[in-house]
Amino acid sequence: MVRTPCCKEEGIKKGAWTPEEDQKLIAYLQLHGEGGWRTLPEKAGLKRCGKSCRLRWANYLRPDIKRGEFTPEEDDTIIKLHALMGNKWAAIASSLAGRTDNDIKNYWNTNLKKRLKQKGLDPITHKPINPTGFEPVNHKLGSSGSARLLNRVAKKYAVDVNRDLLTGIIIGKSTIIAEDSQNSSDTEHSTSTLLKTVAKPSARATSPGSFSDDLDVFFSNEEISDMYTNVDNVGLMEELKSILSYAGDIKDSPEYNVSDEMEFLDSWNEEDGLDLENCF
DNA sequence: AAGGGCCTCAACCGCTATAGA
DNA sequence: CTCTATAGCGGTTGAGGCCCT
Repeated sequence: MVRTPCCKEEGIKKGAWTPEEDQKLIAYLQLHGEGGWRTLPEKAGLKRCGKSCRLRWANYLRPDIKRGEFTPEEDDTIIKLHALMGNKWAAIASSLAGRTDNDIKNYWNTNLKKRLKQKGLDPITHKPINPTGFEPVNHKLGSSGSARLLNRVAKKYAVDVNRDLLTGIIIGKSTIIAEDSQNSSDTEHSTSTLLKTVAKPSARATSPGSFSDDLDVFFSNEEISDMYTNVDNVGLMEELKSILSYAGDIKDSPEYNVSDEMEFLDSWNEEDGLDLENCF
């Protein structure tokens, strides 16, 4: 595919935006709304490329953008989500109202990464840096392994992952969980109920396998404590691990390596003793 | 006061994903 | 199904401010 250059025209301005340019962009967007970025500069009287306009709006001018220092709660959320997702800045930003992916990325690179290092934690794996100086075992999955595992399981069972609820579970955001549970007809807040809600059957689903139906086979309500009050990502990963063991035929995929996934999950669980809450 | 190094963050670049013709 | 335009993402850059000597 031939990619069209973003700013092929001559005379396109680059660099810092002036207050006048900001005003033109704001005025245009207030009048016409977002979208049509390609043609926006000409219509708005700006000598910028559309991409630059979109970025300026999304990262700086949007009225709902939160300015100022990150709170300790935001720090904590970013660290937890980064441990789960890796450098998925846009996904992390969606859990922090008013913060942009660019903000979070910058904040991570300039502050949080250093803080983790100072605490003796690897900012990529979130594990303690090995004092022997030997490189840790390089798992293929990295820190975003759990998210990829979840996606893989969801794909296998042709379900859409409810990311908001999953995020709620992982960062312990009770409001997200409660909000979602109200949308569920199931009033019993067992782990299997929760996982069923996380993995909503997709309207596009064509696979004969049903993730939701299979869960009852593996999780009895007696065995599973109520995750509503005591949910943690280690528990969630344990359960996904069980599902993965069951879904052995996934390994037929050429890129898939079950032992790598298991090894990763085991290493994840070893982090149980790691208390990120008290790192700062 | 000067200037060199470091830090921050807005902006850019290159790429992928997606929608629609 | 293919192609193109557009949106969005993550990595990187560089201007400007700050701090230290």
